[in-house]
Amino acid sequence: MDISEVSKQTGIPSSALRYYEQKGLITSVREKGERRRYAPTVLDQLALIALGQAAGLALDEIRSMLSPYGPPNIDRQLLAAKADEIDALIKRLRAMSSGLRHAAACPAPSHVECPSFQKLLKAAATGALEKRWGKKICC
Amino acid sequence: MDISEVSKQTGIPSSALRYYEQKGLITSVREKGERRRYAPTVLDQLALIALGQAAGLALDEIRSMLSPYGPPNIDRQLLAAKADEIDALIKRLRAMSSGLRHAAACPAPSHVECPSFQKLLKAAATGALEKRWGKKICC
DNA sequence: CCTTGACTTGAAGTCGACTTCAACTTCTAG
DNA sequence: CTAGAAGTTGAAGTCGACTTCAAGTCAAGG
Repeated sequence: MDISEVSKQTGIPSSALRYYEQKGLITSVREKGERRRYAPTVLDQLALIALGQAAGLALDEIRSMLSPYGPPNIDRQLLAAKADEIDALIKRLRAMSSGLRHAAACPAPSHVECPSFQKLLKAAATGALEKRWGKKICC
Repeated sequence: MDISEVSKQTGIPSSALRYYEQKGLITSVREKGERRRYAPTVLDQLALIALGQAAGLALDEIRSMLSPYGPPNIDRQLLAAKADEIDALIKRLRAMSSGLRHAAACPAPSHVECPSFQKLLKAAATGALEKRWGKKICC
């Protein structure tokens, strides 16, 4: 497959594909000429990359899971750790959501007077959300 | 209060405080000389900023909620919308977490052979997570 | 043969929320 | 009075994941 084919099938722009290759996440061959050709397995790898990104992994972390050839060697510990991170994030997000929802519905003339809102404020101020909620997951 | 006082009380570095002021999120006065002095209400405003950030609002969005003086005028619609966004995110995250957890525990020799993992891959590949989960919330 | 469109490269730009820097001014304690 | 700590400014740097650009190469169709 050539780059545009892969791009079409995955929806990933060719610029991103080149970037992934440059970063060592995928590989290509140059059969004739200087144009890239991809093995069909690249699609699986790209799916794995998408998954890793969705899980909040950085590209560098994902690379370590993609062995050059053969099946990916997945770091189960890392996955479990990421799952824990995500769960923690979910917990905080649930609090945020209900807090926001209350604030949106709160009939108090000014939110400064609303106890729930005060609580929310305090939670946010207290760094209950750590440093902008973790920074590792997300972004 | 001077800038270092505010910084100490909130944990927000003075550089960030100047940045917020430059962005129009907070205000200060220069009583004598050119040094900033902050009214105590700035603490509330900073708490609100922290809250907004935790909710995934951009600083520019937060600014519109902080009226120059007096109580903040909160956009209830925006809050509700953000809560919806967060709920959607939570939904996706829950799927990710359980998927990851399964993948971490999965006894299959290679994840390529594990149906759950395949499902995860497909979900990630299908853009079920939109463009890197929304981009508005988070970051 | 020649045009056109797809591909190649390395380098530079983007986004948001800050941080860091250099150069300077000002406040405070001794 | 003076040293040094703390404050001021605008400009530039940072991070990650890309995108965009300029300039050049190449392959297929007419």
